[in-house]
Amino acid sequence: MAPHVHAGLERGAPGVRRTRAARPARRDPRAARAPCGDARAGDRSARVTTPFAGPARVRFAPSPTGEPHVGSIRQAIWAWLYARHTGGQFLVRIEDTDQSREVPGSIERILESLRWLGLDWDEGADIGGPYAPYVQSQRLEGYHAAAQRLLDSGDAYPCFCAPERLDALRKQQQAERRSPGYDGMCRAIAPADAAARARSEPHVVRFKVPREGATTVEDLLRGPVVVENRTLDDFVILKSDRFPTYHLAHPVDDTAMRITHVTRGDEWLPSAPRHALIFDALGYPRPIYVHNPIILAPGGGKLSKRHGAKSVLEFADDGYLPDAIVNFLCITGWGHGDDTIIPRHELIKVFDIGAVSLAPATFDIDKLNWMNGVYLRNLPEAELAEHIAARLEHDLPIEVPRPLDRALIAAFTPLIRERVQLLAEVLPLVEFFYAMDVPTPPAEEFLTRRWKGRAADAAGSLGIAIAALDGVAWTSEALEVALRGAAEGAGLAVGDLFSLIRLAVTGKAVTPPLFESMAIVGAAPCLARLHAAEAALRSAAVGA
RNA sequence: GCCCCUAUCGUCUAGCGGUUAGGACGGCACCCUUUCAAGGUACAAACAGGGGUUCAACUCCCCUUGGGGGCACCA
Repeated sequence: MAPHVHAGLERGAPGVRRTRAARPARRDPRAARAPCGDARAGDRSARVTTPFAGPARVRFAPSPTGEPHVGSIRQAIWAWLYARHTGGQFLVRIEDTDQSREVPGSIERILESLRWLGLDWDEGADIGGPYAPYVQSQRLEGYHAAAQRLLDSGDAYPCFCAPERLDALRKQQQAERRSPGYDGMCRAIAPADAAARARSEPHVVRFKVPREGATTVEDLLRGPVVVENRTLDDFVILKSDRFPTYHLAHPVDDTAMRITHVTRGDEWLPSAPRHALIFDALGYPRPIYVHNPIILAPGGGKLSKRHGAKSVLEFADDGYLPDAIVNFLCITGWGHGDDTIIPRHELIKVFDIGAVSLAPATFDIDKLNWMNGVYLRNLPEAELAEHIAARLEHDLPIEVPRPLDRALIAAFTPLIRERVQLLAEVLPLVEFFYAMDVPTPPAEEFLTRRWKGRAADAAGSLGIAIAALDGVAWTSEALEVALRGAAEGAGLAVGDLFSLIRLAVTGKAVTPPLFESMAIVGAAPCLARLHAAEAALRSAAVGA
């Protein structure tokens, strides 16, 4: 039972547009003892590492029904990585055979998501390629020809059953606790009669599934998956609007496009035998199937808009980095030894589509956030500053003049680089640098911990700090020396004094390092704010 | 109801018949420290249950249970 898994590879792909130099086709020694097609059920040792079998042609084939979310994007990431790993091609095909579900604009959004992630494709809906078009609604003739061949060979038949009858049938089957499925009524119509009626009557075309026997599909990850044919019904391959269903479009297109590995969600596993049957009936070599599990929501269950199933573009808006998303999504559902942070170029080297986990993984937003922080911190400072600038251009109030002062951003970037996980967290950390006027917070905010109920002492301490600042060069080093000295001289814990100053100068209790911040803000505003705070605390002391 | 897939710390995973079951996130404690972070160190935390196979099972097989998915003129 060895489907012609390598046939697609042997055919090669003439004239394929390449966006990068072809990788040398290293011979992987493991390939010799572990050919992909021969894995046995339960014998994982035979496919510990996917053998290097030559350049793979893989595709990302989304339906234009909205923006891609993390689940489908991980699919794209894995496919892309595998294509790059083998020096093969990654293609993007749009599966728009259901006109009613189409959401305008989603194709562009899908491509935009891939571009943002840095997943480049060699052939696709927008750029064409040797097997164009890459949009299924533009490939109808191919499906019609295939359907006709199946009709001619007796592997398919026209079905004239009305939707109402099918609904009633389904209801009855459910009521009788039988498996729902087409009962094969139109199978009995003589081919000549059927063909005649088909010329004038609305109909669908159904595949004639053998009633006996079983169909085995070889899955790269699990080995053979066997399904009894009697559990399959005569499924529709061509709808009454003459559009194909996925069951027909997939074998036709993946054969036409020389796809070597079909990677898809494991919700397709139960119907994989249908596809295998079509490949066989059409005389097409079967591709290598890789069914991988979906990503679950934190509480269990399917990922939804409420639970982490944000679209990729939303992650972009929230200030995540493409590299972090790629790394994170790649390692959810797959692991590489003790490694966690694996940069893209490294992923291309080590990612193994055949070693993916078979149990569904849960989306761990905390880990993603942490990882994004790691990537942010690892960015060269100038690059980080660019990201921050772009973010701030958008986030800062309109009163702040644009374009933003790059020198200022360059000055505070090192102060916040270890304090943000998401770009969205930048604004609250730096907005006081942009405020014309930082109002003194209410006295209670100063009078916490050591200062509780001691407004007069707090005011006095601020007075000491102000005095210590007199004539000091306004650099972070000089400020620190002066203020530490002041604290020591007054017998104060540095933290106690600095917290008052921090709140007075920035209006916040949590800020980037104090002296560097003061140096950036400048002497005049700092002193003004310190005086204002001192005065406020004094009047609070009198009032109390 | 029927069918398919699946099962190691809370989460993502490593493990390929003999291990003190490893790492990461998160948690907790401590260190560093002007706040918050970042960083460092330590700790707690898992083989779902039951049968086999074997000298030996987390690893192989079966069953149960749990989880996921499918049974459309949707993909």
